Amino acid sequence: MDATQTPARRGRPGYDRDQVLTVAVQLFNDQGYDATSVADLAAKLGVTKSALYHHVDSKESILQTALDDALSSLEGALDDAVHEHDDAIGRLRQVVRGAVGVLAQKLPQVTLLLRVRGNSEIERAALERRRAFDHRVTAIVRDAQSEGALADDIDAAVATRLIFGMVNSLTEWYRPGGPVTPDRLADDVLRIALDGLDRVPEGA
Amino acid sequence: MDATQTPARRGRPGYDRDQVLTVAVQLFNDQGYDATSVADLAAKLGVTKSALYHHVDSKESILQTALDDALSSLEGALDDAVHEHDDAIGRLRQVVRGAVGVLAQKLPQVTLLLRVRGNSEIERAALERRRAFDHRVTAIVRDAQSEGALADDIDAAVATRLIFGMVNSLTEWYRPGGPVTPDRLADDVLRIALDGLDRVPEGA
DNA sequence: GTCTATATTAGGATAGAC
DNA sequence: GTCTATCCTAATATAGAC
Repeated sequence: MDATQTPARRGRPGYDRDQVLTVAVQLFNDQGYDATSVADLAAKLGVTKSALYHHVDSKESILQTALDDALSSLEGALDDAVHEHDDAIGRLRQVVRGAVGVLAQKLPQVTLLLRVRGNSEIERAALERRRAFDHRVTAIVRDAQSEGALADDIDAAVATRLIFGMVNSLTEWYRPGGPVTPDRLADDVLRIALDGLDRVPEGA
Repeated sequence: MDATQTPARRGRPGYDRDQVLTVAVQLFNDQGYDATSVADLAAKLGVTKSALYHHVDSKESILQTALDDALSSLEGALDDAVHEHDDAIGRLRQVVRGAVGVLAQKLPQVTLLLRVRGNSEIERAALERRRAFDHRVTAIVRDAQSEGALADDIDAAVATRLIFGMVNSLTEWYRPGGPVTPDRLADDVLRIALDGLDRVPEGA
């Protein structure tokens, strides 16, 4: 699962499947999936197209693998949040933390997932899983409103989408190894979503 | 600028440039710019590829036009906000309202803009203008923190990105004519960003 | 404003040798 | 695990008639 760190290239490259997948997903994110040709990927790896097809069945199978990875991780984080907390507000906090964590840990795969538009059966299936995830989170937000823990003058679906709008936008600029840690980011998202930025909370 | 409403197709379609651009940008958003071929666009319009090239110079010139439209509108909204308010917090509120308004009014063009990855000179120029916009807004957020109107325990750049993460995520689900109005959306974004969702503000 | 026909290049993918 | 050579399709774009 960690391929970039072990190139071990002497003379001929000599890649394994994971290395190919890692570079492919990076390239898909840099240029867009559709704008990236198999020739581009081969060039980036320094091998021919034929060599690539020794490792993967098709361009789409690379996409499939990455999307499954991202979705399974996000679904797992949601499951964990539900199991670890009995109150909806606790579950919401935890699912935001979990999603930010997954996003940080599997940034390339999640980035790819968030850009899928439904151009193939594989993409449509991924969108369907995303929708199911969103619905489960929306239900948690609605529960938190019923509990009295969250303001209910904003529609639960709208609130959920705006909160995850913040979370998902992290793929646009968060880079691992940068100055901001994932934990701090999750704190900031929850801080804005729950407390807001107006003044300092302990001020006055 | 409003083409979809006047098809007036009798026998042969008979399109003008604006109609072609409108349909093109819609299709680019549905399928992705790179995944959309000129043949797809021609099929959608019910004409041949050659007929299309009578209206536009190239596929990229369509993109160029749409991106310019979106960027000019956003920059205009920012200029307006700065001119209409002297305090940074007022400017921030207004630029969020303005950006949501532009997003709602020019949803296709803004959606296209937000998906650009820098695959060509045109795309890179658009990204550069976006960055300049972001920097100007970040400066406003920083000023609002200095004014004491905004909490300063979150980095201004991070706060700006998260707020605009919410705003920009509207392209993923907001559709004109739906149940939620743009004004209400801007209120919700500002409400979350400034006051937060924790409890009801006037509660207890 | 649209058509048929076509030039040209790039795309995904395979066969079979090393 | 990689190579050369190749197939076939689809891509952007143009020429010139109606």
